[in-house]
Amino acid sequence: MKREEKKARTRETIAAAALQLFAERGFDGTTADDIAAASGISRRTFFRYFPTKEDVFFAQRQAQLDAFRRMIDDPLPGEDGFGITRRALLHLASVYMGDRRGAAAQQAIVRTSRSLMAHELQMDYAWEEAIAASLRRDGAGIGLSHEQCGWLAGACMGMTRAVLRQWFEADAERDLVAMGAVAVDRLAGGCGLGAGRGT
Amino acid sequence: MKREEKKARTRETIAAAALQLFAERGFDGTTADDIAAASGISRRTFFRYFPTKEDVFFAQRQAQLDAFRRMIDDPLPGEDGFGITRRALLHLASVYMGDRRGAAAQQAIVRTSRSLMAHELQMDYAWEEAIAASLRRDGAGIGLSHEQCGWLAGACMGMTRAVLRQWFEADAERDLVAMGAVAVDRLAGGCGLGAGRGT
DNA sequence: AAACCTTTTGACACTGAGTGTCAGTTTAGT
DNA sequence: ACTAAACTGACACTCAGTGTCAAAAGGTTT
Repeated sequence: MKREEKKARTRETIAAAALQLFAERGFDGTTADDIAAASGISRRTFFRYFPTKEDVFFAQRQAQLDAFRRMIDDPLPGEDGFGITRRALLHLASVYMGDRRGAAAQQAIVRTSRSLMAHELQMDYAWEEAIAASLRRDGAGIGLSHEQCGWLAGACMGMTRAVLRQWFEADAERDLVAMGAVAVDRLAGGCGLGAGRGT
Repeated sequence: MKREEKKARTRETIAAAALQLFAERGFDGTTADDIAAASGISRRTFFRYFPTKEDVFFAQRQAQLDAFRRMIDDPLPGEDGFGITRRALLHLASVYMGDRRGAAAQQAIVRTSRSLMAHELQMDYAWEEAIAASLRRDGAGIGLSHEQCGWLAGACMGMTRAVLRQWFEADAERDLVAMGAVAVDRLAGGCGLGAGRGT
């Protein structure tokens, strides 16, 4: 029991030190050596706790994703796949809203590094897969085929990313939960393109 | 004029050699030294032509994206932003269909490397921005706000990615153009979630 | 508490991407 | 042919990430 505890504490120490350094010097301006030194461990040990520098940065979001995955297997009574997705996304929105300044600061760091942006995109894709799994779990109940669930999850996540981006562009000052609710309902009910379909 | 020509030829040589090697040994199994040697240039010169190894791989797709961007500024008579997008995506689908084997082989290489997948995602995001720009160019004509164009482009690209993935999962044997047409029309007309909207 | 086994850690060496610099070569314009 | 500009190769350097192995904790048994 002692071992696990110590590992968890070390992990926490590393993450805190790293985030601090990233905020001060930027992501690319912080080397693994810096983080290791600031955490009082060797560089080699750092890479044993986190496979890449990017993983330290996204550890928190990874935990959020894991929470969503667990949520899928434990729906509210009478809730379908789309309901879960909606609830998860809006919950996430409220988490962001609860720490606007922190969220904006994190995003500012992401923008400074190509590799961080790439990693973020990859995490979004993991979300997309989780959403698709959620929809598929009771897809028949909602009347969606396996394929349609895939499309929809892709569209849903694409839209979510866009909304989030707009929120950040407006300095995280608007009501993200409201924005998300409008967008997700719009996606569900029709995208408002009926009038514009050319060809 | 001679300079440009030679540079273009060198670039072509490098790309061909690199793609060959990637196919043989995988992306991560090919070093920049290998590519340079196979192209008859120095490693340093390689990095002058392509800023990263990933960029060699995606040079072709980059060109396709550039073509789409040019397309935006030169619409067919009477075509709106959504029409352009639809035309571009279906055109791209037909390009892929014209070389199924090649497309599938490329995708197989992408799957072998985390960094390639990340780069691909980033290119998709560039597409998304281009689509958003296209929709916004005459957004008023279609009746969409600036924000809605952003959402829609995100959803559109997310769905496109999902469709493409399904096509690859079915070994590129289905009719991608038809799949794309169904999906894009579905997105335009409504996502079929009306029945399932919980909460 | 001593002996014992397992996990964790640090030190060292190595590969490979990407960059700065600079001197030598090629090319375009006159 | 002469000169200024662009291009190239060679070399050295930083940094991420990995393999290996011996030392050090940590936990268990007698």
